[in-house]
Parts: sequence; structure tokens; C-alpha cells
Amino acid sequence: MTLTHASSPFRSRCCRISKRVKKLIMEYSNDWDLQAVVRSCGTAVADSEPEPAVARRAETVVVGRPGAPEFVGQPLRAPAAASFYDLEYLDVYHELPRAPFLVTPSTSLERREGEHEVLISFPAASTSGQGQLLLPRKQPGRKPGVRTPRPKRSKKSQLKKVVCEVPVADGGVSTDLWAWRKYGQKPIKGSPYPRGYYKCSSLKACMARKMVERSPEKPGVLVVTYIAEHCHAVPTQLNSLAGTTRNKPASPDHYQQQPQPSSGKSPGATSTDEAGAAAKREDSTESCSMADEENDLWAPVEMDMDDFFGPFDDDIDHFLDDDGVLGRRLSL
DNA sequence: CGGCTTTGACCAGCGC
DNA sequence: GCGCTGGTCAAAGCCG
Repeated sequence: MTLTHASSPFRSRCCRISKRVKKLIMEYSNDWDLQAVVRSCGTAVADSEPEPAVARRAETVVVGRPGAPEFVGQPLRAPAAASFYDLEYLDVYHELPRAPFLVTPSTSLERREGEHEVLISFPAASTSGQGQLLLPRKQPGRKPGVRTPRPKRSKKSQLKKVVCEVPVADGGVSTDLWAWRKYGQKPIKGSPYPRGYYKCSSLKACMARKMVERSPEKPGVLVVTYIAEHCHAVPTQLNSLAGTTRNKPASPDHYQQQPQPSSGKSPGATSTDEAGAAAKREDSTESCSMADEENDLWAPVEMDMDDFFGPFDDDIDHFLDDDGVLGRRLSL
């Protein structure tokens, strides 16, 4: 199966649905609670396009922007459906992707045999740059000799992963609607950028995690790996208490990147985003202005979102007709 | 005061 | 078996 967004019927369908979706988004763009969740993406796709079992193994979905190098000339390929089909859940990004996606085998990320992994990449922002001051800090940490038993880790290779790539300028995945708490950061061999580790902070028992790191190949892109599933509903109100804003850039520009509810903050949304302090400073200094952001988001969206939602047209239509969860979840 | 980030220590998995 | 690497823990400190 090869899908291309060039076909006329496909385009018209896309346009039809995208207008509805966009209207919805525009309507609720200021409502933080209203964030699209891509859930069980595979279901809809699989319903219409059953994939051969062989294609349902680990594949990579890449979302790119028209004109972007990774997009040009590449058709939408079957594994997209295969990948989504394989997912039990996919929490990608609260913002609707702005670009048509295409599917390619992952070349930039290692993938082990048997792993379930989907790579969704968003167009890279033109942010880069390095060099920052690291202020001296008192060194916390576990006291030597103190040990606590911990449950055995499950085999990494058995974990289901969803990998997303998002532009740094978009605030990374900070804008996904789950609340995340950072619990670690490690330098990764072969990458100049550290990897941040995040847990779902909504529910203690929730095993959902994500790892955020800056792509060494594309410094303007953050690679976010979601692991495990949330065992609870999407929080309608992100944690608003306490926490820190130290990582929240003071500039309104950056704030714009991460629209917040009146409560004013989204824990996971702050640093999450960054694969380390370097990324943070970059982001705050090179983030788009509000105007830029809007232009970036909406001006070219017309086509991009059309393409993106095309394959899920029917399902989205159905979804949009359901007022119950309208606008809060996209069941793809 | 609660919840967050930071960051060194600890430890499991994997490759050789 | 050993060493490396990455993932997690948890103390300390910060912030609203």
C-alpha cells in the first residue's frame, strides 16, 4: 500500500476534515485542557487498511513538513499504518502535527529486534547553537552506601516505545498533555546532549515514562521516547501546584510556545522539553516570537494538517461528531 | 508545604 | 566474568 497525498479524492477528503479540525483547534487554542491526544492510532488505520503481519513489526513513522528534506519526494508508505496499528497508545503531542507524515525505516535511532517503536518526527526548527554557562551548584545525590531494594527492571527490549521528534522551538514535547516529572538526566555516549528522564506525575502508580534528548544529527530536533502507558485518564488539569518555574523562560515568547492554563504551569512541560540545560538556554534565547509562532503554526497549516489527517479522515469525522470527547481526544 | 529540578550514586542489562 | 552504558533512585534545594 502506498499512499500519496497527491490524489485528488484524498486531498478533498483531507480538506474537508482538516477544516473541521482546524476550526476546532482555533476555537480551543487557548484552552489548555483541550489538547489532542492521539490514542490507539492503529485502530482506525487498521480498520481500513489491515497490514500484513510482517509489516506490523517495528517500523518508524516520520512526520515531516513539505519542503523539508526528509519529506520531499517521499510517499507515505504502508508501515505508517503498521506502526500505529501496533501501538496500544500513542501520546504524541497536544498540538496537532502540522505536516503530512511519511513513513521511513528508522535510520537515526537504534532499534532492537522485537521492539515496538514508532518514530514521529516533526519539522526541525532552525535552532541550534551551543555554549552556555553552567553555574556552580551544590551537589546533591544519594549518600554513598545507602541502598534501597528496587524491583527488577523489565527487559528494555520488551518495552513498547513511541519515539517522536519535535522541533526544539516548539517547546519539545512539553506541550503534550500529560504531567511529567523529571527524575533523571544522563549524558549519552555519542551524543553531545544529555538525555532527560521523565515520569508521569499525575499518578504515582502510573508507569508511563518518557525520555527526551536532543538529536545529535539534528540539534534543532528533540527526540522524545515514550515508554509504557498511562494507567489513568488524561489529566484535565495539569498539576498547578508548586513545582518550579526555574526552567520556564521568562520571555513571553517562550511562554507562548507552551500555552498554559490559568493555573499557569505544566510541570512536565517545562524542562521536559529540554535535553539538558544547554537546550534550555537555547530555547529561551532562540524561540520564536509570538507572531512567528502563529505564522508558523497556522499559515502553512492549511495543507500540512490536511495531509496529516487525511488517512484518519473517517475516524476523525466520527470523532468530531461525538461531542462527548470532542476536541479533547483524537482517537485515531 | 508540596512538588518540582538537579545531579551523583546505584544497579541491571548487554557486549566482549 | 568484567566493564561499560543507560536507567533509576533519592537527597538537597528551589519555587509559588
